[in-house]
Amino acid sequence: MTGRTPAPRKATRRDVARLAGVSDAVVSYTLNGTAPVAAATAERVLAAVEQLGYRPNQAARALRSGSADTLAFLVPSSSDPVFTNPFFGEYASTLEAAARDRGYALYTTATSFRPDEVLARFREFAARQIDGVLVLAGSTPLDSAALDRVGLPWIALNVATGEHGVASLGTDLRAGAVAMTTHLLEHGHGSVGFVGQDDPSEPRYVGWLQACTAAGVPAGPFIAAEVTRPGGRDAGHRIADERSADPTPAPRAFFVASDRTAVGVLRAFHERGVRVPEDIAIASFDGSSEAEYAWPGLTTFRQPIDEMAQSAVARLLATDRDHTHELFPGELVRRRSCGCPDAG
Amino acid sequence: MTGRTPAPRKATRRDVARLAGVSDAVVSYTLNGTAPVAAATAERVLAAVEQLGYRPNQAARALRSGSADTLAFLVPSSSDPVFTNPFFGEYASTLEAAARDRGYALYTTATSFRPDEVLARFREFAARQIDGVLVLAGSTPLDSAALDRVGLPWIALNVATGEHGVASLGTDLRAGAVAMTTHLLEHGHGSVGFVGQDDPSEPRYVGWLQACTAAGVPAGPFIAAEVTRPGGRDAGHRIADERSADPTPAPRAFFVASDRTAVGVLRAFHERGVRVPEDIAIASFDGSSEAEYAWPGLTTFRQPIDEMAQSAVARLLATDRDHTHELFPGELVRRRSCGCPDAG
DNA sequence: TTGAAAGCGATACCAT
DNA sequence: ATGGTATCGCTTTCAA
Repeated sequence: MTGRTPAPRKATRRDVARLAGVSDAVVSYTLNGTAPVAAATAERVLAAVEQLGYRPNQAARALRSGSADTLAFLVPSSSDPVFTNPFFGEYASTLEAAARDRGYALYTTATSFRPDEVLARFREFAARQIDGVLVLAGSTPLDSAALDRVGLPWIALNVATGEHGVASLGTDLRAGAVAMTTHLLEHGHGSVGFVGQDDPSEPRYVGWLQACTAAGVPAGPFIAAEVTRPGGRDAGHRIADERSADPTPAPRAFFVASDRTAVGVLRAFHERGVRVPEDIAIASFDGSSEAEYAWPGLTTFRQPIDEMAQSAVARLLATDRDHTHELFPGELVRRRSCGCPDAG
Repeated sequence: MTGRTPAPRKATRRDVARLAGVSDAVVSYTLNGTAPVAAATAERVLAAVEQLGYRPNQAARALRSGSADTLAFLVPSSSDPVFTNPFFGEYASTLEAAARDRGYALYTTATSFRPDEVLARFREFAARQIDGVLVLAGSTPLDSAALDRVGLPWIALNVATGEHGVASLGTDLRAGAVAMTTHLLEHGHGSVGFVGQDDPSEPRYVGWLQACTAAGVPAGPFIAAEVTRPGGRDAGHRIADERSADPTPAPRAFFVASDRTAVGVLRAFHERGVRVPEDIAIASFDGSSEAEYAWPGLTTFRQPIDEMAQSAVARLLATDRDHTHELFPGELVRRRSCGCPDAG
C-alpha cells in the first residue's frame, strides 16, 4: 500500500523529551554530545528515541545551524552535446563514500553548463544550506569570479589547466599524452598522428607534440575531431579514406584524445576494413571500461578517479582551503590496439 | 579567490521588508502569490529583492511547510557488483527536467541496494523533508512494506514484474524478448538460443521461450550468464568453444539479455574468431549507446527511457496516486549483428 | 548535570 | 491590501 496509509505523526524532539522525562535540551545534548549527560539519563533518552523512532528534522537543524551537512556534485547534463564524462558513475560513487565518511550526504545534480545556469544552481545550493560544491568541469569554462560571489566553497574536478585562485584538480593530460605517444613510437612507428580537439594549447596536443619532438620524428598528421564517439567515427572515416587513396599505404599510429573518441575511430576503421593494429595502431586516453571491451582492446591512459575524488572532498572540506590546481599522474594500460602482442 | 572572501551576510526576508517599507508578510505574499498585493507595493518589494540579492532560505521554508520541494533519485552505487544501469544518465537527465518543470529539484544519490541501507536512505530523505523517491531498481528486491512505513511516496523504475500495491514501471521485457527472438527467426535460423540470467520466470526468458514455441522451433541452447560485460564474455567463450568442438558447425543465432552482456559476448567472439553475424547472429536488449558503437552494431530492443521517466515523476507527484505496475512498449532497432544487410 | 528560553527564516492566520 | 505574530523543530547560551 505504498504511501496510501499516511505515516503516523512524526515524533519530534519534544515528544522524546517528554517520554524520557527530561527537557528538550537534554535530548540535544545526548544526541549530539554537546554537553555532559548522566549515564542513566542518556539511557532513558536513547530508549525514548528508539521507541518513538525519532529522527531529527534536518530542515530545522539546517535552519538553526546554517548547514545541511550536504555536498552537491554538479555534473553536465547528458543532453549537453559537447561533453559527457565516462567516469561520472565512478566519480559519484567515490565522492559519495568520501563525503559520507565525513558525515556529509552527497547529492548529485545535472545541469547544462551555460554560465548563467551554473550560477543559478550555485544560488539554489546556497539557499538550501549546502556546504560545498564539487563541479565536474565540462569543456565550457566556468565563471569562477561569479561563482565565488555566491559564497559557497567549491572545487572543480576534471580540470586540465589550473586557473589562478580556483581550487581544482585533474589528471596530468600532457604527461599522459607524452606517455602514450612515446609508447606508440617505441613500437617502431616512424611518426604518430593525433586525433583530438583543434586547440594547440590543449595539454594532450602539447604532450603529443613534445613527445614527437623529443623523439626527433615529425609530428604525424593532426586530425581535428570533436571528442565524442561520433566525432571519432568521422575522424576515422577521414583517416581511412585518405589511406585508401594512397597506392602504397604504410602502417601508421594515432594517439586519440579519449576512449570514447577512439571507440568511434575503431568503428569507422571496422566499417572501412582497416585493421587495428596491423594497418593502423591506436592508443587512447581515460582508462574507462569502454576501452576494455572495445575490439581490439584499447591501450589507454588510466585516470586515477578514486584518488582524485578522495582529494576533492578532503580539500573542499578542509578548514584551511587552498585554491590551487592539483595534478594527478595516471597510468598506461597496455592492450592490443597499440600493437602490444600479449596484451588483452 | 574561490571561497576566500566570506560572502556578505545573506539578506533575509526581514531585510527586504524593511528596505521596501512593508511588513514581512507582504514579502511572502508578493513572492508566493498567497494574497493579493497592490501593484505599487509589489514593485517595491521586487526591487528590494533584486537590490539585496535576496533568496528565500529553503531550510526555513522546508521547516515551516514540511516540504523541501525536492525529489530523490536513488540509484544502485556503481560499486554494487550485481548491477549497473546503462541508462542511469539518461534517466537522471529526463527525471531532472520533469521534476524541474513541476517546481521540484532532483537529487540523485547512490546506494548499495542492501535492504537495510535502502531503508536508511529513505529515513534520511524523510528527515530532510524530501517529497518523494524514485528508485532505480536493481536486481535485489525491495522490502516495499518497510519502505512504505517511512511514509514517503515512492515509485520503482526499471521493474520487470509488478508487485501488488507498489507503484512501479518498466519496459515490457517479455514482449521485447518475443520481438527480438522472432526477428532472429525471420532471418531463417532454425533455432535461437538465449544468453541471460538463469531464471525461468524472468520475462526475457519467458518471451524467448514463447517466441520459439509459437514458431514451432526448438528453443535453442540456453546459456546461463551474469548480465554484465564479463558475464557475457564468459558465455561467449563457452559458445565459441562448443562451436569449435563441432566438426560441422552450423550458423546459429542468440538473443542476449542486455547490450552490456552482448558487448561481452562480442568480445569473446572476436577473441575466438567467430564472425558475427555470419557464424553466429546476435540480437540484444536495451538500446543503449554501447549497442550503437559496438562492432558489428547490435540489433537491440530500445527501452523508452524518456517516456518512463516522465511518467514516473507524474505518477509520483499525482494527488491520487496509483500503486500499479505500468508496462511500456519498446522498439526494435535494426543493426548488423542480426544479419540485417543494409543496417548500421 | 539539567532546564528555560531566545532565536534561525519563512508562512499563514487573524485582525485591521 | 497590509501588518502583527504564533509556529515549524532544533541548537545553544545562560542560570540554576
